[in-house]
Amino acid sequence: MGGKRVSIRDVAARAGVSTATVSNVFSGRKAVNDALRKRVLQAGAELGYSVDRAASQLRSGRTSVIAVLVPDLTDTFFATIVTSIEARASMLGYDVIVASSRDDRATEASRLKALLAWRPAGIIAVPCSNDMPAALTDNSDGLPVVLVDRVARDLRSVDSVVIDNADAGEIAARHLVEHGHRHIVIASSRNEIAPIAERIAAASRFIVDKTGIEPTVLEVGTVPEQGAGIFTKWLERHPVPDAVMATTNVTTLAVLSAFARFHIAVPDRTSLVAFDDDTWMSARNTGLTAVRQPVEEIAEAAFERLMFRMNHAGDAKPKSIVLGASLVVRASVARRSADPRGDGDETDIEGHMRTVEEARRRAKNSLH
Amino acid sequence: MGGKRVSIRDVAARAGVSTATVSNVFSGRKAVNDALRKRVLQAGAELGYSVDRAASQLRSGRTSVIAVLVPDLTDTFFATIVTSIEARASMLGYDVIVASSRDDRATEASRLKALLAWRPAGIIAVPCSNDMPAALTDNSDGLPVVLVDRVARDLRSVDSVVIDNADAGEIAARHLVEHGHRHIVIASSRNEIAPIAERIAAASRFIVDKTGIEPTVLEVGTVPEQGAGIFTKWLERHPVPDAVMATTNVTTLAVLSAFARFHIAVPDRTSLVAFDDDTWMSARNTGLTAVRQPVEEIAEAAFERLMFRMNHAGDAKPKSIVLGASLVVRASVARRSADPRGDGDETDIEGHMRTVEEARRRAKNSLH
DNA sequence: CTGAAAGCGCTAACAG
DNA sequence: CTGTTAGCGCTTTCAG
Repeated sequence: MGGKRVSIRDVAARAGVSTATVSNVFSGRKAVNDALRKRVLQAGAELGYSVDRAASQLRSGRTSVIAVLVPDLTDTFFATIVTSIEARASMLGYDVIVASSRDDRATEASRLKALLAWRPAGIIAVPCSNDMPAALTDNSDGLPVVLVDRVARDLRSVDSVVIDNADAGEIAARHLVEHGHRHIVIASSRNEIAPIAERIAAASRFIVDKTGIEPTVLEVGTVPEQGAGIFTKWLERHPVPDAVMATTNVTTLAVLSAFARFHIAVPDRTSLVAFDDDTWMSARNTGLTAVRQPVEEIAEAAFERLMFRMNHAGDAKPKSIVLGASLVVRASVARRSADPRGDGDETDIEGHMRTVEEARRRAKNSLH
Repeated sequence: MGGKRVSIRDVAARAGVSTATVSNVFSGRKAVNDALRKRVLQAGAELGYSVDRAASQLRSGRTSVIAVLVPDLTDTFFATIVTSIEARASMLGYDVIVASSRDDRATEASRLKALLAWRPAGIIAVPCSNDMPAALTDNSDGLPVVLVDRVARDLRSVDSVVIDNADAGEIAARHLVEHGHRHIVIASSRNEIAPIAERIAAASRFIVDKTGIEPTVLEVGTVPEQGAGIFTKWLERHPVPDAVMATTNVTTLAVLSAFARFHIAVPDRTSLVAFDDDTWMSARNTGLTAVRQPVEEIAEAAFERLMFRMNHAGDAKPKSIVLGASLVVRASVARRSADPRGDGDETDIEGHMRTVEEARRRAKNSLH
């Protein structure tokens, strides 16, 4: 039940030295005679002293906080990034303060203000929209900022780390098309999110080019359960597509949940390209073929870039680091023989309709 | 490229008031004339002022940091808890600083020291071992502490939030036994972790009581990939059990991954009770029957208790809050007809051996 | 209700 | 190499 906190003065008194010496011992910024050093350390240990970071930061102006803002810590993609940053930061003596914007701009703004109030040494943020969060736009005091993932292509005013989203989309689309799939649904989280938009655009372009058939883009949001509901509803009214392409790990989950409700078998009944390479995706009898983002590398790049910024204030132009995605081929995409009904032709509407009916029937049988 | 940070003095000057008034306006601790208030707010906005939390904390002694320590942010169970705490904390004006111990006691100690250096208002920790982390044992200055999850049954010296692990274990065991399963493998993460030990003990006791057959307890660790490897190895040398009972979400993943490698079908070939109720567990054609921990409630209870502690320093005895777990029945446990070979009898070793051979054969066929 | 002044715990600058 | 002293930005008496 606490006596007063022990301060640098207590240690100084006990060791019979000045506070400055104690400070030097603990910060290591100035050499201290070894005998004294030991005495100070000893005294510190006996009293259970540890330097107060708030005070230290206030006085020195040097700060040891790195702020991290993500839309949702529960999403493994973001959680992995945060974990990685925290590990790297702590190794260099920084502490990480996290905040989640819950994918909401207002929350984001307010959390960001709170983070900034700690005068962090730098901030790594996954914005919930594509723009620079407002609180960061007027970055008049040169706070090092690195944006990750949700960054519009043309936003070149800050350092950023993204993946080649167009390529990621195309990789998935190509795999599907090459396996003979024609009627493809792209499961989007929210179309206005830049990386999602880019994945979709590239995939659509590729699919239309090769097959002449426009894929269906369905927004299912960023919450798995809701997404499952939305996709389920869609499946009730539409034929089961040849294949589905997910654009995030959450959309993957949503799609799979909906499939489960109708007992739609992957890849027998329909194929799926997942997004992100979460552990659970391979812990199944038919492992999920997935577009893999190099999460660890993303975190590393973001952290490195932040460090760079912290050491080279305003010089150096903002840099947009783009990492590659890759396809992990497993078993969720089947080869589909060319459709004899003639791809992209209006006449195939009949085939479509037939499947619609079938889907309806199945829906009725399966749901409750 | 930053001019000096704007301080309370700048705002005071601009508004033509004293710094004390500005402080009162921003902290809201003392009423300020409305006209003045507006002027101050205005000036603050124009200058982009925000109070420096480090300075504020230093002077006032009041602190707005809540420290959170978990073994691994990547584990959805912990990530969910952190998310929930962060949301609640931020609503009350607290900021969360997180650290991950990477399941290592040395790391834990050092991260804890770093957290404590911020003089947090309180700390919520999931220890990596069962004991009170050393840095917290000598809690002479009455820092509010709430321990979560990895807390030994008899550790009554601190507030803690756990689930009824014995019950959780028994629930799973009963479900399996009632469905006619006899040869059961319990997938442990690490046996020395208190909650795991309790789950296993209760499950084993129940299984032995009812069937006379001792379950096999297999430690697979806390990393999914490694766990998969370990369980895979085990499967190569042993018959496929009637059922597997997982004790964490990671062990669930490990088991499933190993099953996938051998194409062991759940529940046709063997049954599985999963642990934790992650989204992916239901996003499958055969949804996983799972023991569900009330994660959200755990986080809430921990946070509430921390708040309580923060407001009632040393009074009130430490409390151990125990929440219940429940079984979510889905489709991964099949009914197995009673074994005609006689349960628990030595003679059933023959049947066993036969299966070993079969497993070996399958393993050879499936691997690479 | 507002202002002046002191000082939280620490580190920077400078003197010794 | 060590000590003295001032003061980071803020909040808090305490006068007015």
